[in-house]
Amino acid sequence: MIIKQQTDDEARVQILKAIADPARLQIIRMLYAKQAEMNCGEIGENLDINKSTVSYHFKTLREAGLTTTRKVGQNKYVRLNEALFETVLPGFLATL
Amino acid sequence: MIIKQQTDDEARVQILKAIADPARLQIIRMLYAKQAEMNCGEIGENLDINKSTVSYHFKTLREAGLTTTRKVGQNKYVRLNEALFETVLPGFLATL
DNA sequence: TCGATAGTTTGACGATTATCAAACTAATAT
DNA sequence: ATATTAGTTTGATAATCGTCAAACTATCGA
Repeated sequence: MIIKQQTDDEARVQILKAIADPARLQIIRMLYAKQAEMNCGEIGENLDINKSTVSYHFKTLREAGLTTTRKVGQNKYVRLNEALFETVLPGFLATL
Repeated sequence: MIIKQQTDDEARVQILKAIADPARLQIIRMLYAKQAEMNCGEIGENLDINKSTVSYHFKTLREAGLTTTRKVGQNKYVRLNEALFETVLPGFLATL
């Protein structure tokens, strides 16, 4: 029981850490506002940061389970995992 | 407008960072489960960490606005600011 | 007044984080 | 084939974070 809670918290903390960053919050906001998948470059342009930094943020979000990725040719499309948001942070997306 | 959003995000990130830590998540859970204020020592005991570390976590939560504090003699009682939780992370407390 | 108690602050330390440039991989287009 | 494009990985670096012990502050009780 305690073990399970610990485990849950590990995942929860990973998710919260992934969200607790200005750049990633922007990315999430963008994806949510558009209600569609966007490719990496498209998002990177709007943030005006190095593409390797964008890639790093994407990895952080993906590893926390907050996004999923679909590869088409040399592009990669990122989509929000709204279900996970609703489970861990119900209503949060709507406040952005 | 953009400025305001930036400002809001600063506060939001501070709040999310404050929550994104296992020890502080435990503290929050404890306070929420008890539905009452607890003093620092009482919380510290259950976490089994150094009292200066507990103090540090309290400061982090307080500075994010997530708790309020009331001093009575040499004790200090901590209470959750549930209203702020509801605003920034609606429903989150109930998932703990 | 003096010792005990509750909590804070400071200084140190190792660990993690955000960022960038450069090198790399994989797919595309000419 | 070769050059271009999209994204990742790999150092490197500076900044932030979590933890502890020790010194400190403030209050209480004897």
